[in-house]
Amino acid sequence: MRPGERPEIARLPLFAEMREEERSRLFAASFLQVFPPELTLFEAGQQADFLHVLVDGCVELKASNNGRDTTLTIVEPVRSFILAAVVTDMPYLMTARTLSASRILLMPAELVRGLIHQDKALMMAVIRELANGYREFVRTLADLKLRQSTERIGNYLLLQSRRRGGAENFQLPGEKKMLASLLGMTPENLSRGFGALVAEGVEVHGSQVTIRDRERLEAFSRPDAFYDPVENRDVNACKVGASISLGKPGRPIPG
Amino acid sequence: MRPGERPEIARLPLFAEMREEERSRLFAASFLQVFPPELTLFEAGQQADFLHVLVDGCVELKASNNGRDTTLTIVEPVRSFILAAVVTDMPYLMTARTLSASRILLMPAELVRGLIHQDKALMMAVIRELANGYREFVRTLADLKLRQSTERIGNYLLLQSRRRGGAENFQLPGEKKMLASLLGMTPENLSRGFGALVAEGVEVHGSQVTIRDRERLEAFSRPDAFYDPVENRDVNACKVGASISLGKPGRPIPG
DNA sequence: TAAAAGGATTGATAAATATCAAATCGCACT
DNA sequence: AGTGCGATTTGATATTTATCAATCCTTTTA
Repeated sequence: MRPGERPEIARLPLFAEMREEERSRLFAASFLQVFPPELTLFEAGQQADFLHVLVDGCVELKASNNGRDTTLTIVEPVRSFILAAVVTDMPYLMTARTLSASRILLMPAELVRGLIHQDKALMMAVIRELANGYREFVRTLADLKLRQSTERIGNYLLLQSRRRGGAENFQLPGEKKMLASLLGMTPENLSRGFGALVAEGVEVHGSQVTIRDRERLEAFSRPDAFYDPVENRDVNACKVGASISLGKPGRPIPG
Repeated sequence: MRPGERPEIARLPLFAEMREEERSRLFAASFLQVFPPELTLFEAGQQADFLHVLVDGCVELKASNNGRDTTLTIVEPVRSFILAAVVTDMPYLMTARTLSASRILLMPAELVRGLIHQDKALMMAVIRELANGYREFVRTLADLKLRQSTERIGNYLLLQSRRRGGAENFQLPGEKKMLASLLGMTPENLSRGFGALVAEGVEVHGSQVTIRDRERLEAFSRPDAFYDPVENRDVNACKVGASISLGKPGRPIPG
C-alpha cells in the first residue's frame, strides 16, 4: 500500500492494538486495492480467500436464490466484512459488490487465521467485530419479522438520523432500488411508504430526507428500545461519485 | 455442579481446549441449574450477567416489539447462547425461554470476559461460536427475504432431515405455533403450507413428518447451495417432557 | 370418565405486499 | 438546449399472507 495510507489503516479498531511485528507481517502480505463502482468483488459460494476491509467507499452484501435477489447489508467504512467466513474457513454466504468507488484492503485469509492465533489483540478485535455483526443481524431479522414495510422505512430513517448525530436533514445513500431491497420490499412499495410517512412527520424529495416531527415518527415506527453505541461514520462514504483517485480504473494497485 | 456432570461439560467445544487452571476457575464460579419448561430465563434489554450454555433441553430466543412477538431461533444442546451480548457487555437483544425442562450452565459474564483475555483456546472457541452463529443468522435472514412461506417450510423440513442424517421420517420438535413463528408465518398458514406440500412429496401427521419424494421437495424448496458442516445434535433434546430430574420444579439447583 | 382447555385445522374475509403497465422525473450526454 | 436512458413514481390488479371465526382433536384436569 502507499505510504501515508498505512498509518491510517493501522489505526483501525481491528488493527490498532496489535503488536507491531504481527501487524507488519499482515500488512506486508496485504493489498490495498481501488475498485470502480458496481463491481462484484466475490460471489457467494466461493472459498473465502481474503478478509476485506473497506477503507473508503461503499459495498453491498447480497444473497440470491432461484432468480430472486436481496440486499442483506451495506458496509460502510471503516469496517471489515466477511470475517465470519474467513475465521471458519468456509465459503462466503454473500456476494459483495461495490456501490461507489471503493478502497479495500485485502488480507490473505490464511494469514489472518494464523495471526489470530498469535496476537491476542487481534483476536479480541475479531471477537468484537463478530459480536457486533451478529447483533446487527439479530436486529435486522427482528425488524423484518416484527414490523411492516412502512414502519421499517420509518425506523431506517430514524437510524440514519441517529448516525448523523440526530440531524433532521440528510441524504439517502445509494439508490432507492437498493434501499428497498435492503428493507425487504419492492421499490414501488418504498415509494408509497415515503408517501404514507408524510402524515407521520417525514418528507422525502429525491434523496433528501427531512424529519419534521421526530416524536410523531417515533410513535409510528416504534424504534428499538436498545441500541448499541453508534460508531462515528463517514457520512459521505456511500455517495455515488465520491472522489477517490482511481488510477487506472479496475486495475488492482498492490501495496 | 454435581460430580459426573463436570467432565461432560468440560468436553464441550467451548471448553475442551482450555487450560485446566482457567477452566477450574470458570467452573468453580458457574452454576448448573435445572429449569422447568416455559420459564423465561431473561428478557431483552437486561444487562448480560451470565453466559448461558444449554446442556440439556431446549430454549427459545425471541424478540418482541409493539405487542408483536417472534421466535428468532431455537437453541439445542450443546450450545452456548447470548455470547455476543456477553463479550460486548451489552444488554441482551433477545428474550430466552425454556421450551422443555432444561439444564443450563450459568457462567458469570464478567469472569468469562476476563478469562477470554487469558486463555487463547477459550478465545478461539468464542470466535468459532460467534462466527457460526453469525452465519446462521445470515442464512435465516436470506431465507426469509428470498422465499415465500411454503418454500420456507419445505426448506426447514429438509434441514431437519439433514440434521438427522438424512432420515425421511422424523418428529417435529416443539409446538407448531412456535415453528410458525420461527418460520415467520401464522400457525394457520403453516398448516396450509403442510397441506400444499403434500403435492411436493411430504406428509405431516401431527408432529410426524415423512419425506416421500426428496427430489421433488428439493426442486420445490430450492435449498441453499452451501451448508456449513452439521454438528451432531441430540435429536430428542427438544421433545417436550424429556426426562430431566427436576427436583422441586422452578427452584434453581446451584451446582 | 366427562368436562374443559388449548392446540391445530379449515373456511371465509381482509390486509399487506408484489406485479405489471404507464407516466413522469432527473440526469448524463451529445 | 435537446435527447435518451434509467430510475422513480403512480395507478390498477394479482398474489401472498394475516385475521377472524368455527370446528375438530388431543391432552389435561376434575
